[in-house]
Amino acid sequence: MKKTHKNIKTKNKDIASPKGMRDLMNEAYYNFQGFFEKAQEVAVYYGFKPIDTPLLEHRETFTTSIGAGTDIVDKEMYTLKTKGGDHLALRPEHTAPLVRAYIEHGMQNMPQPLMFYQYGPVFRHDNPQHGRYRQFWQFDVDALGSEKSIMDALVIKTGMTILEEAGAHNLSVDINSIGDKECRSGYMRELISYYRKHIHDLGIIDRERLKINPLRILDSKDPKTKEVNENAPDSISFLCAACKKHFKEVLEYLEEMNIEYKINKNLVRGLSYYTRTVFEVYTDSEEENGLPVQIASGGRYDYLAHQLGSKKDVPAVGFSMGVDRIVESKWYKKLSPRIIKKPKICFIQLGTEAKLKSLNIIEILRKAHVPITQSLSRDSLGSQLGIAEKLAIPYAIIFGVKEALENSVIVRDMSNRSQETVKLNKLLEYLKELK
RNA sequence: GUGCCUGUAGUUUAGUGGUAAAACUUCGGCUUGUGGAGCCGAUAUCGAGAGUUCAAUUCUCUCCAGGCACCCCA
Repeated sequence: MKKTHKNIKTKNKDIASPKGMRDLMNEAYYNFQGFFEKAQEVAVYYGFKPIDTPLLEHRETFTTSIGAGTDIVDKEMYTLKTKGGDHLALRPEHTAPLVRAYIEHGMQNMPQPLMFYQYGPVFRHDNPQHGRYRQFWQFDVDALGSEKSIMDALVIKTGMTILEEAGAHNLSVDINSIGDKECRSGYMRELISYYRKHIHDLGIIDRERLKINPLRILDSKDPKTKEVNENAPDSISFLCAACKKHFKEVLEYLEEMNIEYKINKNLVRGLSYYTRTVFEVYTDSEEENGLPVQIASGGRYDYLAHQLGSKKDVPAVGFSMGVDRIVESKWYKKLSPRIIKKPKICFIQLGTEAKLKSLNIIEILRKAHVPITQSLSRDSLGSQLGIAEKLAIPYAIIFGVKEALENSVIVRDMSNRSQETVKLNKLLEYLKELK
């Protein structure tokens, strides 16, 4: 079942995958690929366009956006210094690079909003666990350049649809609004003064947090702090009229789309660039009585562009999901990729004359986009059929000396062992019928 | 970053203070026009390093990796 250890099989222990990073192949590869294709398809239908940003960015892109005082920046970021002296970082998330690209390419001058999806590996130097890796994959949808509440709804809807298409059900959405700069300062004052009053009832870590990032105290897991949080001022009651309206509209859209949500007043998110809407999506734990697993999250980040040097604010909202956790969950549909196809046919050859011509047959299939696997390195029919069976390939094409002379092949259905001789010029037609 | 548990062939497991056994897999050979049967053979410096010891895979320590919990998060 589950491996409880991993030993290095190479002679040189330094030549092994780094901690928390793994190779994707076989089923795992197809599972990821299938998800990416489906997610892209959904995103495209909702009007999002693809973008790919570099794995490396200037360190400042993250330190000024995600913010000092956050664990991602302070503890988990992979940084490096180039030979030229630049300080770069492996991206720990997709949002800041996207906004950086938006600014860099002057996208403010295009019709707004701009809607992008992106996916790829992100890196966080955390301690690995099940469903937690140092290199993991996120799929993001973002809408930049509009502060309208319907964009929040659109982004959430798109993200939720992707999750549902991947097989998710019974997802729970926690949502909250943490306001904008109008209302946040008043709220923060109130919150800080409240915590100061109760500082002796807070957990030790949370007393530290009060100095650096007081909002984070709200989602503390410390039981003492949780008690204090019971009566802490909540951001929603401090929302200014505009934020209140915005939040109310977002909720209305969600209700209209039958997306069930739960307002969570303690939800603040670990990245400091969020404004107004924030949300997190959970799925039930795989374990008997484990905690729910967070598989997606996001929110609005109206000031991020400004922090990254944009002259004007670019209101934006995004949804990002953890692909590893989706693909490893028990409800995942195991979407099969369509571009990188799993072979359904095993090509079997028999005898010298047939072997000689077999690459030509494979080329015919390739031109017709029929993916195959083959056993050219083998000669015996029995062993080749055995391989086809072991790899669970549904059909076999048998090409022997007799067939080579007659310009035909035998198509064998591996499930019921029935087979039929098909002329080469009829083969493609015949194969189409099979599906 | 902290704590606990784990680490024997590709996989799953035996085993012992005197350098390791089995099954399956894989590869090679014999066989060979229909699901690989059968037979023969090959594959482990017992996660790495150090220490204790006449002797360590087996004891101790350190490190590494994996799992779990915390922190945090996807």
